[in-house]
Amino acid sequence: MVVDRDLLTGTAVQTAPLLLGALVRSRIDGVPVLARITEVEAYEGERDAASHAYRGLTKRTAVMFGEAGHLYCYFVYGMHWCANIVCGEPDTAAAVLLRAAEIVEGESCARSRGAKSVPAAKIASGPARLARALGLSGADSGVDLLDERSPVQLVSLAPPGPYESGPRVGVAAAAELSWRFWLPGDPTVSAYRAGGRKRVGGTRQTGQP
DNA sequence: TTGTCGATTGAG
DNA sequence: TCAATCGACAAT
Repeated sequence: MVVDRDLLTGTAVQTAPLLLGALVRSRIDGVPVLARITEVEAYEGERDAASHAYRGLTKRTAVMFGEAGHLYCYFVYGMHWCANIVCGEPDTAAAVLLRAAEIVEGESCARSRGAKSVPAAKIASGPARLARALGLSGADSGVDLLDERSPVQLVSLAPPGPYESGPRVGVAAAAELSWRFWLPGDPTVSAYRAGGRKRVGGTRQTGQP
């Protein structure tokens, strides 16, 4: 095991910036794709109104209540998969959403999964595109990213470096929290979009951060 | 069992 | 700006 699991047992907010620059490798169709994480978001489990784990343990969120270092994949909007790395102590349900990455190796394979004519920086820019580029889906939810035999692995962490933070993207609940972290100036970092639908005090919230 | 809604994306 | 599209979960 290359990455020490103990490094992932802090809160999601503590762990999220540690994952910036980390390398994730998948071998979903036999072809390796290596990605360097450039943008993440922290979700703190039962105490975070924006977390899937906010309403407690369910069949879908069970992985998040387990051991740190496992992969949590979920299906949204009827068509997209998104990938998280579970962190924190067991039962805290903390997790870090992988929002963007740079494809370091296996670009042609990543492109073949549906990003055929976009700039290289866009292949894994956005959580659903990142999961798609790595070939991740519900079939991979729960795998141990720190096990060398897994089809998806957290290969290494990067030395701590500068990062920026701001509000989470597309999140309506707890929108004031700056729990999104990214590498400054990286071209793969996704665009900000305010969360929709929910309101505070009956007034629509404007979109600028 | 039914209805609502989403940690998004890509097209118009 | 909006449709696509379906599983999870809350409300019947």
